[in-house]
Amino acid sequence: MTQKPNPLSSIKISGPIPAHLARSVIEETLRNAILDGRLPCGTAMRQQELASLFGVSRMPVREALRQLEAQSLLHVVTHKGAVVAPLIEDNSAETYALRMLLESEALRLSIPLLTDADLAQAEACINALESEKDYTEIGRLNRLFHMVLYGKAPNQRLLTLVEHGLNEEERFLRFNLEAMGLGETSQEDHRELLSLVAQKKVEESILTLRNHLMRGMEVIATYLRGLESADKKAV
Amino acid sequence: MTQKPNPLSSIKISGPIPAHLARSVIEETLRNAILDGRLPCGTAMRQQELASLFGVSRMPVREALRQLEAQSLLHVVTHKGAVVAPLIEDNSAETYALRMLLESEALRLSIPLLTDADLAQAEACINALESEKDYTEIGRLNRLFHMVLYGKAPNQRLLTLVEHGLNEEERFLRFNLEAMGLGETSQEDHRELLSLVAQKKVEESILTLRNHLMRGMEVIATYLRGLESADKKAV
DNA sequence: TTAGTGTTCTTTGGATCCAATTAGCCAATC
DNA sequence: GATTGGCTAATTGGATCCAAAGAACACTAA
Repeated sequence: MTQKPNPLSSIKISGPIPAHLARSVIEETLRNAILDGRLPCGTAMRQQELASLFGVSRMPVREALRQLEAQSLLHVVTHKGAVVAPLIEDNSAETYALRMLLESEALRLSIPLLTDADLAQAEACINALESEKDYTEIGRLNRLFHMVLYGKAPNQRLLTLVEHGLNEEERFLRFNLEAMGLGETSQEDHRELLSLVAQKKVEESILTLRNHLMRGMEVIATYLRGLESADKKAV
Repeated sequence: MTQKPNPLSSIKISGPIPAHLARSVIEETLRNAILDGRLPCGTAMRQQELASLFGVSRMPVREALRQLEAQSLLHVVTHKGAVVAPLIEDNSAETYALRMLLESEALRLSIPLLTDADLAQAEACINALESEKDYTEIGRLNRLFHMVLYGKAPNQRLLTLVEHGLNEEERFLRFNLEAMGLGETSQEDHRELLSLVAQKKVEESILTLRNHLMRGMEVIATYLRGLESADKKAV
């Protein structure tokens, strides 16, 4: 029997929490831990356990869990408890179709407004990705690269949705990147995209972006299909 | 001094609430009341008041409020309480730009899959709107009409976002419809749109939809500008 | 009269307690 | 030997209690 390490132990607490903002601190901490993947999906979130961990009563934990549930980061069943929500279920095609729509538009709106500083920052992300080995950091840099390119789009609501999609992908990559060698072709896409964006070639940029996303989707879809058949064998 | 009727009295409770699902019932009830406009934005949500109203303790109310906060239907300030979130702030242009993007795509995907039954249902909505005077019902019918046309789009996530936008508009209309005679031109738009959709003319339908949304946005924008200058005078 | 201050009252946030539901386990029986 | 029954332990959900923050108000002093 393999030892099952408790994922909650990956949550680090820096000193005692000021009492009057316990709930918000707990919510933030847990959300970050879920998004960057330290809490794998399926992890059970026991109220008492979390309360002891944070050094408070169950009360602020309960409210934090409710908020995370409303953000669909947790699945909660009455009298059974909360577990970290699954990543991308059977709808990766839908997810990526939506991302293409949103990110294409964001890119279209943003390109004309991008400054040299923005482009430099995007390039810095690519260069950093070149040598980075830590998956958490890779996910962060990937998200940052894309957000820099979209960031000047004058529509905050659109950008919020885009960032949501990227967060979801970041979470997914963190777990599955090593299982599917996406890294190199992804970097080529990034360089090509940046070059087109720098030349303000809007439609060509969008086309490259769509291909980039399409590739990501296909990799994930085949990966998920693989898991599925493996599951079947296991059953 | 004018009598200030408590908006909470508009919430009807049908008998005592089964104890074990208090929180979910409260959350549902409040969300519906916010969305269909019985609780105007700015309404203060006192925990004790709601608890008495529902015949429970403050505890389930607190959790329900947290969830509604996470859905950005409430604005909560620590130690001050929750108020119903404002409808469309200074970003109606952004909101409508996003709606155009999402609903155009939904319509594009849905049209080829619409059945005669769908079209009949959409027409029924228009006819019902013809004579309807109650704003709550007008909002509901308007939303339903649009959702029927989009509904066959094979992307559940896209449809969820679309419905979110429509809910927001429904809330807004409920308050401001009488202040801005949008009703008639809106009906013309609806009929034209339905006719084009029935002929499966995808791009023409989308163009009509965009014009329809554009008109809505302009009406709201000028209305809000009016409010603004009125506010200034009031100060 | 008005500005400032101190007090009280309201309201939210956290802790603790109790009830209700679920899961696991063991035994009894078919 | 397998299955079903009830019992116990674990966990969540709701109620109540207490502390802390904020708002309203009255009182005092200039």
